[in-house]
Amino acid sequence: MATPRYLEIKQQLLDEINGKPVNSPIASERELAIRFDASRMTVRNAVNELVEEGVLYRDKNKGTFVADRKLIKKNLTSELLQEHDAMDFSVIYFSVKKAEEMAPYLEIKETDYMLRVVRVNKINHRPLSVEEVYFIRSLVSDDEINHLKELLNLNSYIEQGTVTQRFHPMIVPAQYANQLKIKITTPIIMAESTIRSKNGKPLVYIKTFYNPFEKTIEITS
Amino acid sequence: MATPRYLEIKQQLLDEINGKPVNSPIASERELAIRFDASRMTVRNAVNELVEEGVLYRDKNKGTFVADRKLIKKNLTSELLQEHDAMDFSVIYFSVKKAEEMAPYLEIKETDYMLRVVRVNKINHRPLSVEEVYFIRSLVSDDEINHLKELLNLNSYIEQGTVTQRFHPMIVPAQYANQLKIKITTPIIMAESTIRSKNGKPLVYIKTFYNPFEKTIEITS
DNA sequence: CAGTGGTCTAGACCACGCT
DNA sequence: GCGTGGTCTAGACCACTGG
Repeated sequence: MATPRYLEIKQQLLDEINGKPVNSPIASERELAIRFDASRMTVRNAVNELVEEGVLYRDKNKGTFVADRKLIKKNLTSELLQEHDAMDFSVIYFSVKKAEEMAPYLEIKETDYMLRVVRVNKINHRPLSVEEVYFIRSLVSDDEINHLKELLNLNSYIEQGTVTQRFHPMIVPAQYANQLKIKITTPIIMAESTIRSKNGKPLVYIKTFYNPFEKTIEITS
Repeated sequence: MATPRYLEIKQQLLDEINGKPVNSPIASERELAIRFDASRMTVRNAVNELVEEGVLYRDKNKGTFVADRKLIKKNLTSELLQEHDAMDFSVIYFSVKKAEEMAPYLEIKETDYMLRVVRVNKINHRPLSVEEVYFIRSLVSDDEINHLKELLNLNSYIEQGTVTQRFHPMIVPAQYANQLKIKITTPIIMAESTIRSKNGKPLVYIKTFYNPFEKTIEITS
């Protein structure tokens, strides 16, 4: 069982959906089961995931239909990821220091060490956001510190954890106005994000200062 | 089949989870199947929903565990709902008029009519937010207009639709600073929300101006 | 009436973790 | 080797829709 059958079916459906107009029906679960030579429950598992993701929707006693692209679910987690291939970042600051006032966010002692990285995220050389990323020093190997670029690709943390985000309005901090290339009186949104492992322990804490002219925060659920 | 078996099991599990410490294991799917005299797939369906909601998490080859309450998923949709029993609102403006500049948001013609309601949401008499709610006139019956309180409880729309929200930083509009009881220079977050039916048609469009001192926008996913 | 999704059963084999 | 969740089968009945 290299890749499960239902994931193959899901991918196949996804490919076919791309050529279909919005609100058009897909084949019934029984038909799909015959076509893919699988049991109905296996097909259903594939369809369930697509419904869950907002790619399809079901109408009871009627059928399953292609959803509008506008309705595909977006959780904000993706903001943290490099969703655009064109996105890039440069690290402008980096240090290992005692947690002190950040200790409560990482749920460690004030005297424990953390890794603090400040970066500017860019797309086509335009600044999207300034991000302060805080890691727990003891969870990061020396080797990882020497490969910051990969460490700051937070996917591995996000995939196996849960992300909580809080949004705060503010005037752009003076030291970041320049980085974001906006006026010092500009109102912005700052997002506080905590990535936690499944057992609830914080792994990473992030403050993101968004450039409102380059990035709109959007979620669909 | 009054209520499906798996929903009964889900509720029973939910009740039991309330008495359990975070990260403690629940019984295995096979044990639960015996206990509830149901097939494993039925039990699994119940557990799946709880995992999906973030109440439980699974560790492959190990078991299923009680998740941290912090990790229970929150989509922002709930901001629009009256999640707190103590929450209340007063309508401060209400009219039926041509859509004009709002037409694109509701995807109707500029000369079509809409229902515009402005309300202040409060909790313990403190102003949480000012909300402009726009309905498509032709989708609202005369009877519903006479029962604004119920119409503005948007649950029925949200349950059967999809919600997209965009967040914008700004200085509080002068006319709302007073309603929110904040200074006229305060940076706030304004959320634009569109509720769409499954076929993608807009049903309701909402602009929410949040009082940053009373309400923090938070999501967990 | 035929067809749909929603629910349910009673089995099965797999990969993997732990002891 | 045993127990776990992950996947899968080949059926079944239900409530509901639409022709």
